[in-house]
Amino acid sequence: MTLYVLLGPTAVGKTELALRMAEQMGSPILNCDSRQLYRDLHIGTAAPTPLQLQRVRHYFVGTLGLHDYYSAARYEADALQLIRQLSPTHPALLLSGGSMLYIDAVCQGIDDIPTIDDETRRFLRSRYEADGLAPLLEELRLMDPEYYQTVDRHNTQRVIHALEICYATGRTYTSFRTRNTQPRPFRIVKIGLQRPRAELFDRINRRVLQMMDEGLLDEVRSLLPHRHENALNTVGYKELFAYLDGQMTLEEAVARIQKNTRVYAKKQMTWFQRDPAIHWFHPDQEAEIMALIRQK
RNA sequence: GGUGUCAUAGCUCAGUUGGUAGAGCAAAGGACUGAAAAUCCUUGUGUCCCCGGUUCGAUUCCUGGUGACACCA
Repeated sequence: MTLYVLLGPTAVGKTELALRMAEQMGSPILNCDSRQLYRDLHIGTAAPTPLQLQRVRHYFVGTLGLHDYYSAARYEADALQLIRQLSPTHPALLLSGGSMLYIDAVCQGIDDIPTIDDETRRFLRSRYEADGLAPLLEELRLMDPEYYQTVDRHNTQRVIHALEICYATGRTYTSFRTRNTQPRPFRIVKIGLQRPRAELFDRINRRVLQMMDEGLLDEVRSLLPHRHENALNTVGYKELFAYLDGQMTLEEAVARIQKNTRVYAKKQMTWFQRDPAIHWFHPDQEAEIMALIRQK
């Protein structure tokens, strides 16, 4: 079995090409987009439309509620289980999406680090809110000096997470971080989509305007009661919450969504550039891509 | 046509009592292992509109020009 991974920055044109590849391969689409996983985020995540969902069977689209806990490690487990289940009847499967960490989790594996219980989580969260990061950093220095040396000490999320591990397990965070690549019982072929930056940014800017036309503001308004869920800490949603709070005009909010989407795309490209295994194509090179998946 | 104000980074502007300049936004580069569309780090030399003058030295002061805006005809 070969797992084809279609990846690339947001708005590059993955969704449409994935449909045609899947049809050609006789594969369902295993979505690999950390936000399209959520049932209630449609317009703002450019999730596949009902029509597109009819064309090809999709997995991992709209499977989560906004309150559900999820992570790259869970995605790895879910995706591997599904691949195991489908591979006897499918010589090729298609995974498509732009969530870098999720892709790597499936292709290379992610270290087996325990999930933190709510109590520990709340404990450290409240300490951070009360006293700031400095005392927590000092504790990390004592509890996991090795990680303390390498961690970005301005990055609150990382510092707190490492401490959570120390508290919850009585072991250092470092001891869980083997960073080994896991062997997979299938071949992996990564296909990256790329466009010249001006072209990509133009598509992003236009897609955001199109989302507004499609009713993104109403979608966001309907999600207001859940605004503090992590799932809604997402480009397209957080900016419109700020608008609804009166913190900026609608025009400013839209411009910010465009900008933050561009920044996100750049972040994705930076990440993907490091991976020498990716075969890069312009989305218009469909014939070449189809030839590649036929030949392998 | 006259008078006045303005002209500085891609944009909006600040500033230099004369010693060639800095904010916000935009933009660029990077990190990344259970929140990842998250979180975090780094990056500002530009004919200071143009020609002259004064001066050791002008983006800054002065004459003239050009352009924008406002008011008056």
